[in-house]
Amino acid sequence: MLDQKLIRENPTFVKENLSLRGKDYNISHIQELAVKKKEIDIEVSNLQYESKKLSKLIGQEINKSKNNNSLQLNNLKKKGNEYRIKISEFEEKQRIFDKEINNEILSLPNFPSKDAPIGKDESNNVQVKTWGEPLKEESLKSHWEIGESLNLFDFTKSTKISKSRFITLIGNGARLERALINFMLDMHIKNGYLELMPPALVNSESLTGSGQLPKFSNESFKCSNDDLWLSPTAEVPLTAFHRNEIIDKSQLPIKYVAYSPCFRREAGSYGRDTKGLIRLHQFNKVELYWFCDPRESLEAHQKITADAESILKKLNLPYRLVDICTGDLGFSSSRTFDLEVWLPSSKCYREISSCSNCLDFQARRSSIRTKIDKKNTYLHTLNGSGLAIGRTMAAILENGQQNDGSVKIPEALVPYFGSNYLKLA
RNA sequence: GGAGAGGUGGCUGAGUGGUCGAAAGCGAACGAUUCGAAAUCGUUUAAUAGGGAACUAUUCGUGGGUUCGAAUCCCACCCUCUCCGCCA
Repeated sequence: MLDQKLIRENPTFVKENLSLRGKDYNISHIQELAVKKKEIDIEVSNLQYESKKLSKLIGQEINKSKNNNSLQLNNLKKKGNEYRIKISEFEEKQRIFDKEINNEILSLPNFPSKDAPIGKDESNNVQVKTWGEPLKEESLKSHWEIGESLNLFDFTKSTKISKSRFITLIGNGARLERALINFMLDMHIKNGYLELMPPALVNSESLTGSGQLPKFSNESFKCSNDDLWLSPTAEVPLTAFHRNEIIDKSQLPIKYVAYSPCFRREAGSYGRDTKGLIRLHQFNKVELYWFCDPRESLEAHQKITADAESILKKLNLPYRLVDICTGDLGFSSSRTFDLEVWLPSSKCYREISSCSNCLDFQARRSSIRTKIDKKNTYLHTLNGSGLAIGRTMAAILENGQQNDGSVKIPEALVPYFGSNYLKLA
């Protein structure tokens, strides 16, 4: 959430910063509302002051005269009543304005960082570096072909259970998924992260706090009888874990790692990635999350990205690091580094982790602060996948495929998986 | 799901219509004392908005209502705890 005062007092600044995202944002409407609202606030405050003064006077008079029904008193009460009516009229207006302004401000995305490359869309993202040698042989099989031939998962049967874009992992497939989750968690814990296993269902307030609501209600599954949603990413419960808190500076940075299932409606992606493990309604993810001192979030962003990268390196998967351009940034993010893993069958890099610095955007929505020089200050939050499990599995299958149809398991994963090769059982 | 209890400041906890934003205690900060510390004494110590200060308003789970005046009364909702039932 952007600062309301900033919108009110410096709309040009806000508009310019937002327009870096390549879209026009209509700030003037919100700005007008905010200014009007402030006027109303002042008016209400003045009326309340008068009315409060009068009430006190009445109290004193009653104490003094012991007669609470004199003509003078009744006149005072009548005046008080007038105040009340007037105030309630203004308060009604206040409520309407508040609701509208809040809704609009909550729908504005974060400012892009000045360091982010300027651009309109994906095509303007900047490749920062690559790691490893991408396999470029022809006739390499896709992960879904490999997976089905090794009987690791079944898509058609899963359609029966739920619908398309759901998967059931079978035997070694399930085992590999588990191995990856444990491997990643252990790595990150060793790196100083505290593991959290949060609820998979989250309420509206939590989704608003991290930025999914009110604008993207379409992208999450909602439970019909409760104010609960299936969490689209552990980022949501992790942010909400500290909502409405003032965290002591000595505790920062707080670094969490959480495994969670993630649920996404993927509305509007019909026909895209219909095959394989790339785009599912439900997938597993190990998420990294930092709460940090606002003065340290730039470094933290480098670190969290490096922590996510370390997994890819350990698994020996070729990848590249991409600096996301202003037009392609997620709603809450000011700067994002994507890690993209090489998928030989499609001969391209695919996103496997997204590491974002949200600055105080989520902290303001969620009211998470720390004291700096005795002043309460919104802290900064960062998140990064470390990594998406399904996509990692896809990458392992494709990059580790052997001529005999088996798949070589990355060395670091062998203790977790229990075998060097993935073969037909 | 049934029955009951309860939600007050960083924490514990008092407060049932009038200087109550709220006693007391704990914790914390600062000062005195000390070579230093503990103990002791003193002072300070909620948040948000109004550009700092002064000052003002709001906030005692949330939203309404009654009243000149609500932490306190009324209504609705949410949450927590205990007991019973059911359940992995």
